[in-house]
Amino acid sequence: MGETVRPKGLEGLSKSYDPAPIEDKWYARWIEDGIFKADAKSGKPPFSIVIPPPNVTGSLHLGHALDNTLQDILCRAKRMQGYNVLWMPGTDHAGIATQNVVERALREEGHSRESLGREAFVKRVWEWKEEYGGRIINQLKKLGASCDWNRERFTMDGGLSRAVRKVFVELYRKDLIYRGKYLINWCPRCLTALSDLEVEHKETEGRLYSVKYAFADGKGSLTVMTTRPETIMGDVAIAVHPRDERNRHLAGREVIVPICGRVIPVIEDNLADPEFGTGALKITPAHDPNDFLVGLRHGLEQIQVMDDRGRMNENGGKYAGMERFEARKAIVSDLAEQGLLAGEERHGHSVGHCYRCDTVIEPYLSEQWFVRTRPLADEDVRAVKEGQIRFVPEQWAGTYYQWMENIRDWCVSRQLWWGHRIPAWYCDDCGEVIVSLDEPETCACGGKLRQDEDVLDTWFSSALWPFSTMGWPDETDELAAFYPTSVLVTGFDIIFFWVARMIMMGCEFMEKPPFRDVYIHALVRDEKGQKMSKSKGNVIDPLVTIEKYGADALRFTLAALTVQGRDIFLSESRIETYRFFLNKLWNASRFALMNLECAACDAGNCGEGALRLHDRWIIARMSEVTEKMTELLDGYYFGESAKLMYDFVWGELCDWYLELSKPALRGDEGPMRKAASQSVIYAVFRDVLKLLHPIIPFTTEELWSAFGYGEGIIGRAEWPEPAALEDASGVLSDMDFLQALARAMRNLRAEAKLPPQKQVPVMCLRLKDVSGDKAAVVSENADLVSLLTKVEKTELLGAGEGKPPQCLSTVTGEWELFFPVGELLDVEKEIKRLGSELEKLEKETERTRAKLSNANFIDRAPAEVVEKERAALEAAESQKKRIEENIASLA
RNA sequence: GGGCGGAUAGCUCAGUGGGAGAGCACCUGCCUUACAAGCAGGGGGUCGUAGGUUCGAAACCUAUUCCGCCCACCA
Repeated sequence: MGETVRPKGLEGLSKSYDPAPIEDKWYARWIEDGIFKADAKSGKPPFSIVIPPPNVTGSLHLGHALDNTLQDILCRAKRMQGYNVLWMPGTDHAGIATQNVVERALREEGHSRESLGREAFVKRVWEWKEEYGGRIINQLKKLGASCDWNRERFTMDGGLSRAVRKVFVELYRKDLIYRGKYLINWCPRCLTALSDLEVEHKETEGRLYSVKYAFADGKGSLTVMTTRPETIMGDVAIAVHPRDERNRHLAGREVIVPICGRVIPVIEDNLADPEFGTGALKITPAHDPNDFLVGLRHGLEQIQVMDDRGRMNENGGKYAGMERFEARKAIVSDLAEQGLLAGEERHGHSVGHCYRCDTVIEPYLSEQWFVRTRPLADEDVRAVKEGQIRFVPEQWAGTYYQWMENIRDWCVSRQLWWGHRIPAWYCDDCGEVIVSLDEPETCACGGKLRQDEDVLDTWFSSALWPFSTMGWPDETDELAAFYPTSVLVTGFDIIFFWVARMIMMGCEFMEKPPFRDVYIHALVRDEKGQKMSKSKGNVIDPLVTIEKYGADALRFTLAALTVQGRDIFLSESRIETYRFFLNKLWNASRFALMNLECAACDAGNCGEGALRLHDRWIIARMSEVTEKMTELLDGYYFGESAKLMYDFVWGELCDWYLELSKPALRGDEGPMRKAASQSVIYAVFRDVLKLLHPIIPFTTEELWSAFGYGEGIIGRAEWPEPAALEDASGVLSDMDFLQALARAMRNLRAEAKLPPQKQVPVMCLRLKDVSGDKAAVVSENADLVSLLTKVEKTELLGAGEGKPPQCLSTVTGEWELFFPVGELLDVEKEIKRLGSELEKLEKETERTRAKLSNANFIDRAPAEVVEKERAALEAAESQKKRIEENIASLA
């Protein structure tokens, strides 16, 4: 305090809140000011976040909007709190997604990726990226994201690509990456391998066919059940369980595979469930993950019957060339014709689909690269359990453990052209495999080398994001200053894809987990709780929303609806509701500015003595709110923090304080009081704007500038500190009393059906403790009570002084209020009203009495609770008595 | 099959041991010169069900029903 300021005033502030003209202006200003820039050499404490890089093909959806709003709130708050903040932005090259987008464009031009050739295709994708890849970045800016854009990264940047190769090579050297021919998930449309996570399992109605396999010795047949008869020509054995009394004796015999006529053995294996069907299971190692393992256990042949496009291959006999589901139909019909189909029933089961194109996944035998995850996983789980990483809300740690403890090797090679090419070279002459950071020229044997055609899973490079973006493997200032990052903010849907793998790579290569906290937020759904999707037509486009309501309205809504552990159900009407709040803040500010305009708000003009109860009260509340707000943001309680500010600004600052300060601002209380009110308003709005700035940066910046606070832009202002106030609790309780009194008076007026503006000459108040402080509160603030209630005079009744006749009345434990209404009094109605209050009290005292007569309660409950109950009972009893008296006096 | 979350006012949700709250919606009255995107007042809930712990349970424990989600090698 003590400074002199001249608010810029109302100029340019529209009569109601209109975000459009504000947002672009201020965003440009922030960039110009360089406020988002992190400084790796700063002496301030660091706070860092790496953005979950959106797909370069992406367009901002509500999930991004939520994720980035929350990150922005944290970053902006921390900046004001004096931290050196790095919010690292960037995009992900999104292998399959991006390749698909460009291939689609090519197809429209009558080309294909094959017709272009690899090099030209990749060039084409880069061109696409240059042209359209910045779209989502611009959309993030619209939202107000305060990333350090000078540092924008892309997972296929040179530096990041070098990090990818380095990690691959080192993992290979540590034998944590290997290559082998396994049964992997294959998308016959994308023509690539997928990791287990990239397969979406959907419950599908299929058919379960019973097929007869004749014994080779001609003596009878064996019935086997299958959902995939098209793989029958890949059968290499029939398995029965070794302890299956029904079938055990069959082991060692041979059966003839229908259609193709091959003879295969009946073997014993635990996989066969004696309870399922006939207990006999066909083994097709090249087309089923379980059968694959059985095949390995028993040294069985692997017969592939399909090609990479899901068509029957040369092993498919007469079905060769046929698409897999066509082949299924044809084979079933042929089996039926040959009398080998013993049955067919509906069968619900789970079928894997490609997470990118929704094609049914085919288990496919092929040569791929894998990361050996087990050795990495154990260490990571320990790190989390030791508390090096904290999941918020905690329950997600359980989800993480569950997956990590059952983790399987990660297939990282993809048969795509867009991505980080695997740094492995093969010598066709000697068979040597060279894995190296840089391209080797020739093989040691002198033979020519050929690089692996495949690229790495996109998630392989994003797993390195927290340190690759900071210049690793070089030892940079950024890494020293900002790694490990402070918090990762993301949705639960990518805990396995991304979070777990970042932890893996961070622990392995940086020897420290990549973040201290992981804040997992909810999914944004529509108002009915359904996932938003284009096909359902229930998508809310954040960009349209921003256009219509402003980024701040969207941000405030998302923050307000973010409660830990619950999904967000969003609808347009909710955004409207919160926009009303912005309008309220806007108008309250206009009101404040009207009254500050051209006034010197020199706090020196008003000594402590010029402050009245409501001034002290709002200062005390502001201080409490400041403390609470800081605490809530630190704990990631976004919804609670938004609500706190909403309630304070609307329910306390506007509804009470501004109303109460009107007379002083008009000058009715003299120049000292006017100056005092101005300086309080000025100070309170300063803190309110600061506290709200992380959530609604644009609006607060605009208002900050209008108020003319002297600290430059608000983003550079210092986070407020709670102020110590003498006798804050006395102030709060006095104000509580005043508010309760005002509400009671308004209630009685409403009861008497008086128009709100009609002046009432008098109400009488009888305090229980006549000589107490509250009497002084009433007399000192008589003008305010009158302002709030339009009751000209509040007459204090002395001890033993009788109330006037023909009154409406309200009785509390501490006081009685009488409203003399004369002839207007509807005696019967009033008696009825008081009677029902009496009834309510009766019930309450009943309960309290019962409690107090319970010896156990007296013995075991804490003394202060017992005391509280006693006091409550006493108060209620006297309240009852007084209501009874009032009723009696009416009758 | 394993795991997680939810069930509180018409709707959306707060509320982690001391007799249930908010916003929206609804009803009544007000254009009170910051704001009708507003102001004031009001009605509305045996906190999913059943047990248990406790002096005391919406909250803690057990079981159960329903809804949602995740994981898993369901022929």
